[in-house]
Amino acid sequence: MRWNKISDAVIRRLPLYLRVLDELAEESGTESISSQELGVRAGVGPALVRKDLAWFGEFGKQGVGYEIAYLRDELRKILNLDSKLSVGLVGVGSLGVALTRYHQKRSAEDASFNLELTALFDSDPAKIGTRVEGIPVYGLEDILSQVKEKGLNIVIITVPAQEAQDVANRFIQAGIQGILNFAPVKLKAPDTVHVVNTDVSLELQRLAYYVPKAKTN
Amino acid sequence: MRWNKISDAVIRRLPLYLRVLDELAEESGTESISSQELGVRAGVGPALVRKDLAWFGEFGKQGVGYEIAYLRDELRKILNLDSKLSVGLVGVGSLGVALTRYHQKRSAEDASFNLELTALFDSDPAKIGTRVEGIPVYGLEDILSQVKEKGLNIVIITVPAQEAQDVANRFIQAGIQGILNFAPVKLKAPDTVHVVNTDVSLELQRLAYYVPKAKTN
DNA sequence: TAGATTGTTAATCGATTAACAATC
DNA sequence: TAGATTGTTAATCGATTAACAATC
Repeated sequence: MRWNKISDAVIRRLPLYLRVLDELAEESGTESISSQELGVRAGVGPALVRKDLAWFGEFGKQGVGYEIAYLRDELRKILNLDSKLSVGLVGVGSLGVALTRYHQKRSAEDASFNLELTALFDSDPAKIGTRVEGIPVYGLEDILSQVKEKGLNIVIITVPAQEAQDVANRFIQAGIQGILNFAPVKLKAPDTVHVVNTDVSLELQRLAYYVPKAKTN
Repeated sequence: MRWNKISDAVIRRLPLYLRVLDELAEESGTESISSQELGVRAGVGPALVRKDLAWFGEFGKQGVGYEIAYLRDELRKILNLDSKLSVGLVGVGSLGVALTRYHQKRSAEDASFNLELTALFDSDPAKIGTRVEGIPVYGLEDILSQVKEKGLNIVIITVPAQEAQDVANRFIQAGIQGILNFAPVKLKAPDTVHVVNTDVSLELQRLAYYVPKAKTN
């Protein structure tokens, strides 16, 4: 599967469509869905739904819409979610543990989640060698060997800001392909490694703009 | 302060600029910074930096740049971060606790953080009445009274997906102005309430697109 | 067949970048 | 003054929406 350069704006809507289709598959009855209805559920215009999907092929039928089960499978393939991906996590603090739990719960509930958390990492000797939710915790010196051994594709970074670039570098050198970064820093990475940032402080500060306090005159 | 309709694309860069200025204020020496340098540090083009700031006033000096301390203060005012905002959190599970810890640590380290976590909420009777990181946990029936009493402006939602809309409705009815939603659902809210979504699953699935597994032929 | 809805092209809208006169 | 850099306008780029022929 090689589609040359599809905009990130398109890619970030695909998981949204996939979620809607998963929900629809649960609900009995309907076999197919129109771009109109899919758009409403995903919060996107119908024309945009059709255009987004059209980048990857012709999945619909005129006069009918998209077959739910079929489109869902196709979207899974497009997103590389049709077979297991191996995910690591570094920084077994409270956020790291919370994400680990969340992830394990999700995996248990949804057999086709296909993002498998296989290794945790931390620099704290007290944590190394223990398990969290059944997943072993390794030291940072094992990053290289574990990335190879577990075939890690993606790493979730939940270490403090000042350590984030350093651990990122180790994973990049070990050949990781994707980073989900929760540390409040702009990570430097080569173009071959895709970085997605999630920054709670930034989101809260943005929200603050829209929340003018009532002036107490 | 009333600026009619400034794009969200602009607003989401302001906290980024603010962070860079905070870092620069720590580093001794430099008093001012050019749009060029600020742009590099924030990962944004210099023209865009100038244009973003120009929406709110004239903060720079030709030939010199922007005075760091002054621009930082102005950005704080623009983002409503110049005085304390009261934040609540509902869903005291592992993610809720992790965010609470993170928040308290941030508040302790940075006196001008100004986003104060003042109330937690959960439906579990075993949790109600306890404290997490010093912050009291209330039942959902106390949402209305606590929003009033604590003057809550923003609520962070970390409850399971199927409960998210219900608790959101309660806070909306109580008069909350902003919601930071971690539940994997599209919340319905009136235009008067600003909703920001953070969805780890969605981010991971997006990342999966960019991480094609090596084909084992 | 008649009605509905796709895939796609053209039009619109919005956001970023380039350029430069003003000016510190 | 000469050099640097702002604030702002015009040009470009990219993303969304509207429209409609094709067709199920």
